Amino acid sequence: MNFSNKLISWYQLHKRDLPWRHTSDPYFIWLSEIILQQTRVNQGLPYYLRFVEAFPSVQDLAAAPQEDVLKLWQGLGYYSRARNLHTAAVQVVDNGDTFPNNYKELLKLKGIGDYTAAAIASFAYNEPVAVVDGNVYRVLSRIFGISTPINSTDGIKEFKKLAQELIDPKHPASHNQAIMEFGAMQCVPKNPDCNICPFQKDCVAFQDERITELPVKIKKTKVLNLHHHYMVTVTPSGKTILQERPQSGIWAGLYEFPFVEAKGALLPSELTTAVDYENVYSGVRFRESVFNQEPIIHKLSHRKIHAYFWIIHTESELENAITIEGARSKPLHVLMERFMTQFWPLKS
DNA sequence: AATTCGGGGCG
DNA sequence: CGCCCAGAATT
Repeated sequence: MNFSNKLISWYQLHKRDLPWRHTSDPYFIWLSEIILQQTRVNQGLPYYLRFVEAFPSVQDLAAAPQEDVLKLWQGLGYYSRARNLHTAAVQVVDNGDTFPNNYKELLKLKGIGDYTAAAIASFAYNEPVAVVDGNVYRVLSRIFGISTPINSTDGIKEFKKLAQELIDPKHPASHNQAIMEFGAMQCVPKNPDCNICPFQKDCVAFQDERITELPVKIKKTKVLNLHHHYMVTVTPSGKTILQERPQSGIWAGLYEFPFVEAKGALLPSELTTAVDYENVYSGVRFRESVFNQEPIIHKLSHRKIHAYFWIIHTESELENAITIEGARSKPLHVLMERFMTQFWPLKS
């Protein structure tokens, strides 16, 4: 039995029952693939179900305000995926409601790269293009004993070529599903159970006892420490002020309290010096106190945010203040959502 | 060719 | 605490 047949046989026995495996509709497949980029199935699954419910067709998605899409994406991270998803939906509708039906055309859609184009093309149209995701890198590097770094230019080229040579042109969809599922369920990153692996005899890494060494990845983790002092405005009627993040960079397009960046903790006097209060509160009198003496730590893959929340009670109403319900209905990043849940508990 | 985009789960 | 996840866009 060749590589692909073996893989597909394993897949038939061990595949998980996932909703996007019951459809060949490119829209639903596309949706699932975008949601699952750099995201575990268990984390993405509830989002997929909610998106299908809220936007049953690409036309529904295109017609929605981008803010609605971001709100539904809230908490999933990598928010440019949601923005690009919406942009691409509009692209499709503008193109006469025609969804691209091949790898090359799929690549033209915003947010669809090499992997996603191959996934949709193979799953929906049975085009024989190999997917190469994190699972595929791991499976191939181990079975074939390849130590080229998977995130180097050479590695990307080498693994893509090998993956394409291995794909069964008769069963592109099953093959691609199978190799990824195999990586996710059997050839896992840590402590794979090689004793029940159908490729044990073929696997170079297992024979050479190099499972823990493969795949090789060049690591570059620079974590930047940031200190954010958020200003939680509370007006006499209980309204507050949010501002939208810039359209680029981290948390683009999401909402949060206005904040100032500092080098660490601040005294109230230092805060009032750092903030252009006149601009925010336009002459209105206020008093402020810090909500948390110790910073709330919010960790991201490349940032560690030390967050301080200053509760600022104003003596009069403000023009640009919105209700708490209004604030909570905006798309928020997890740090914001967590604070609001703690500060303004939902009353049932 | 590198860096930048989140958040959560696991050992 | 570091690594990884159905990667893509930007610099």
